[in-house]
Amino acid sequence: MNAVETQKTADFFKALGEFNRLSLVYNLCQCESSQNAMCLCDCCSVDASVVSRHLKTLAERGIVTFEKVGREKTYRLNREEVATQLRKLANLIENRDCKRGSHDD
Amino acid sequence: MNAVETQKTADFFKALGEFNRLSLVYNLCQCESSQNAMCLCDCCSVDASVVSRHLKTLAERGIVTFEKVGREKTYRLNREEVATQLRKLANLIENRDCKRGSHDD
DNA sequence: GCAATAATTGCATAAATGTGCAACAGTGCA
DNA sequence: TGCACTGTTGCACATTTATGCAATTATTGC
Repeated sequence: MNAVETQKTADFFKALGEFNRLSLVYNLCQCESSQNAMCLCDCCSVDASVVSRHLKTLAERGIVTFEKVGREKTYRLNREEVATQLRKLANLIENRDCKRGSHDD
Repeated sequence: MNAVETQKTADFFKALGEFNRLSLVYNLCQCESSQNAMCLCDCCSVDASVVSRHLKTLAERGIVTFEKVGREKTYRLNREEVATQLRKLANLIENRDCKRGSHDD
């Protein structure tokens, strides 16, 4: 696992590793369709500017995608990619192929 | 999803969301058996005290477990639990049951 | 054009976090 | 008993991060 890839994965997890951002993800998880940022503000009791920044972070990591509709910006959870990424690490962790012996690689 | 559970999950992701900690996880992932902390120091170029602290964090989140053997402390990746936790969120994210309509819940 | 709404950005700030160094504690061995 | 080794902790420090408020941009509707 090279450093760039590791950093990228770490950034992905870091994005999910904050209470309000994870709350946004959970919230979007329950939505069939896109939600605008104002609507998403309701799920965490912080300023709209904070939500805006968190959504930006999530978008940068590919966790959510957005679409501009008039003056609104609607977000939706990137279900497939997020699930795939999570399962990728789950498989890696359980993968018996990559294992080496102890103290003597 | 209640706040306590959300916070717990966020902490889990936060633990994985740091370069050196994730490097330790990847390193342990390749080990058939337990590794002591000194051995794990090799995989990231930081002070031993830093590795010690990172391992403590990972242990607190249940990502690794350790065993004291003499003056050494050997760590191993908690493969099953970590993989399970990751798949749990993957499934939640893809779960169609929990979905609601947009703007009108 | 003007007011209202949605969202972002600049700024300040407090808190959390990662890090290294030095000192320390615990253990094994000669 | 003294020394080497493994690991942790206290302290200081720099950086990052989360946050709120105020100002700004962009867009809609009157």
